[in-house]
Amino acid sequence: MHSRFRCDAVTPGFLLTRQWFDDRDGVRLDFWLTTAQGPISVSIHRQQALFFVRQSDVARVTQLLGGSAGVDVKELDLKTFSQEPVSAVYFASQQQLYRARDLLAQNSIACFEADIRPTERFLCERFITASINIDAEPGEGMLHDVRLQPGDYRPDLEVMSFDIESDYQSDALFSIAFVTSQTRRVLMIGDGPDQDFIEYVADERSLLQRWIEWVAKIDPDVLIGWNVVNFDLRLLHRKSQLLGLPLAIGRDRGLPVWRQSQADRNHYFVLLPGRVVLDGIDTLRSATYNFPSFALEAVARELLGRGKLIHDSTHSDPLFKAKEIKRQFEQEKQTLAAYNLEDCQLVWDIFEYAELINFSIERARLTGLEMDRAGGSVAAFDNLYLPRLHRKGYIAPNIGDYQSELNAPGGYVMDSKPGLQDSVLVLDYKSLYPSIIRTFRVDPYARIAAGFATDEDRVPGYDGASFHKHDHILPQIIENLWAARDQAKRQGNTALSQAIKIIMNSFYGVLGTAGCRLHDSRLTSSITRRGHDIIIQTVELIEAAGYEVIYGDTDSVFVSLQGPHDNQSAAEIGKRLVDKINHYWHDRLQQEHGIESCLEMEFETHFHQFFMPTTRGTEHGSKKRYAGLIDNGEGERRIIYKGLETVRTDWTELARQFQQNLYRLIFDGEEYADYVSQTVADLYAGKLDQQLVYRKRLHKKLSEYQKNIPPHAQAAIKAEAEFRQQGQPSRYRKRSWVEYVITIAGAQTLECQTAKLDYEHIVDRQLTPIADTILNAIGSSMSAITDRQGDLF
DNA sequence: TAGATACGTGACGATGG
DNA sequence: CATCGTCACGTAT
Repeated sequence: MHSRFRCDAVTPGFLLTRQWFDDRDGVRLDFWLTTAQGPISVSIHRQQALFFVRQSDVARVTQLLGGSAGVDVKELDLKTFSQEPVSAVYFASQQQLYRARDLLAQNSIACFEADIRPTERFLCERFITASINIDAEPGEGMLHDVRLQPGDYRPDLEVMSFDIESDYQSDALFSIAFVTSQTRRVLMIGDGPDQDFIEYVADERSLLQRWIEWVAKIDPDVLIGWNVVNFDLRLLHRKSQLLGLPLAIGRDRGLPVWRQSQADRNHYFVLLPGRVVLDGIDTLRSATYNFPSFALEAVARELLGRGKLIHDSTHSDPLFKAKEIKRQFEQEKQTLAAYNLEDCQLVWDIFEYAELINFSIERARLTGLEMDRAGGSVAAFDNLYLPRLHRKGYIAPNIGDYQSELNAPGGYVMDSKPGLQDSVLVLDYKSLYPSIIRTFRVDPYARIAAGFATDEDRVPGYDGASFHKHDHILPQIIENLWAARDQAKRQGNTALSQAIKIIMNSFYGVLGTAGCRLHDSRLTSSITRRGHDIIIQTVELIEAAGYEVIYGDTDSVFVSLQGPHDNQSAAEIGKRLVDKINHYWHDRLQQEHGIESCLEMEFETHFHQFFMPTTRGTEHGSKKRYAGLIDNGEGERRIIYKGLETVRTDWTELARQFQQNLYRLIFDGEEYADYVSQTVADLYAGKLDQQLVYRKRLHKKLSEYQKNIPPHAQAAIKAEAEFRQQGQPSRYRKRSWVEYVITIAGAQTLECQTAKLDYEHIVDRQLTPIADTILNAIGSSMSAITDRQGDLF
């Protein structure tokens, strides 16, 4: 415990890290929190580990575990979903629990909830997430009789962005830079007087030593960086081992604890006692950002409009950046220092721009997950659901307990009406799946409770499921989140609003995966099939109002106004329609089931012009592919593309530009034939060679492409063969990006291109399909244009 | 250190002429 | 050499 800490009766805090240990007197839980008065660690001693067993198994359990000290079995007023009473089995250590679990498994005795970690069990059963009230006897120094309770404190976290530079060949360290709210500094190996933000150190040992000192001095709550765990911290960890210098960068000089990922042996997780380590890439992904490339250079350009000081993109040598860094270290240390520092600043600015710290705080506050946890939808659901389920008198089933032949369908995607149209409205249901869960009480527990309810108290689901109208868990959780989101929006707290949206949407997903202990396809089916009914009914209502629905996907409908409208009249129609629909559901659900409708349809978009393609080579309207023009009435005309080549990263830049230019001309009612033939002419003239690169990712190891070998894999295989021949290291592995061109000798990666570009391939496979998709809808075609052009020559 | 299904497209590679 | 089933990828929601 932090002796400097002065405690009032109740101190609001925020949980940074958690660890558990087997101690002499039981399980010990260590929590690091940050408070307005500084950081504090709290240890909870003498905890017991536990799982549940059926009471019908207790005799055998006692017999099997009977000899061991520190094992305790106690009857509880809890049941399984099959109404079997259960007992808790308590252990003095987590190791004992693991051994008992294995022993019982060998004897085919089921343990329940045996996989919940002691820290998570302790916190979630008290409804504690990340904001915690620390309740202790007032006084200086040691805290006694500490109790932790749910709180609502939002911390102001001290953040340190850091980045290392090293030799790409030898791993030798060059420098470490960091940026905090107060300090910008580069620690650089070399000699010379310190200047501005540069501090010179003699060697690797002093570099590491000095950085450790700086971390202790600044005492950040959060370390951030780019691939910071699996690159920077791992390299520093290796260095510290080689140098025999402990990497004591945790609070109270705590050491990092490393864990290897089971799924990917190259991937590690780190725990730093008292500090959170947030990787920019993982955190952006958690907040549902997506980029064609997650390289710092690319993300910074996209979000901040500026990139790194040294980058590869304009150089043919893939090692340009690495070599340049080395050259600068040898010859221009100040330039390297500026580069190193700017990388930290870019990461810092990206975190600010996307509000990633606040997002991580809010997510932790909502779910109880660690701030730096990537993914974790199932764990978040467990945290929220299990304690509430226990209060209802049930324990959770085990993963795999529910098995069924039935498969739940996904969203309903309508056949579309293809062609060009004026004025199309998009109406969509706001958070449809969460609103269905809430309205129709879709919930694992409510399904069990319905078994003991009268018809009056049941809401029907699908695939034989029904749900208790008044006794439920998940609908209540969503109702609370929904209210919190509305408030967050009113207060302009976008990070919170975003976090809530993601969590609400993840509930449907976890119920649909067998990896969740509460998985049940009758639940997901009760969500998605209800969604089908809702959309189909929505179409009927719109048609009854005299409008045509030309498309719809899951939670949306596209309404044709059959002629040009201005924004105001379009919005009036849209509002009238959604009002009608929302009232319809309110009345019908009240009458039919006696429930309050939470369904809420919104008027989302007015496309002044809209194009729905056919599927290639048919007359059938496509799905998940369209383009629409939005005109804000003040001269701003934007085209939205969905699913079309423009938004696909595996089409060439030329194809994507060509589509955008062509669609723009057609939407604007301008001449397009010349543009098409000019593009073809420029292509053959070699003017567009820079835009012919394909970019695609290997989803598997190269050796695993067996059934068929797609072009990017072919190119990579050829490149690897050349690398081997020339003694160069391998570059293409699972999840690598392949940049390649189609040449007259087939697919070749950029760095191994020897043959000439195949222009005919580009015309046939990139330009023609794109042109014909829209030209066919207006009575033209690529061949009509190029043949006419051909006749002129 | 386990959210889901639906869909379109292009290329591969087997098949049969 | 045209046809067709399948694979692979990226995307919509």
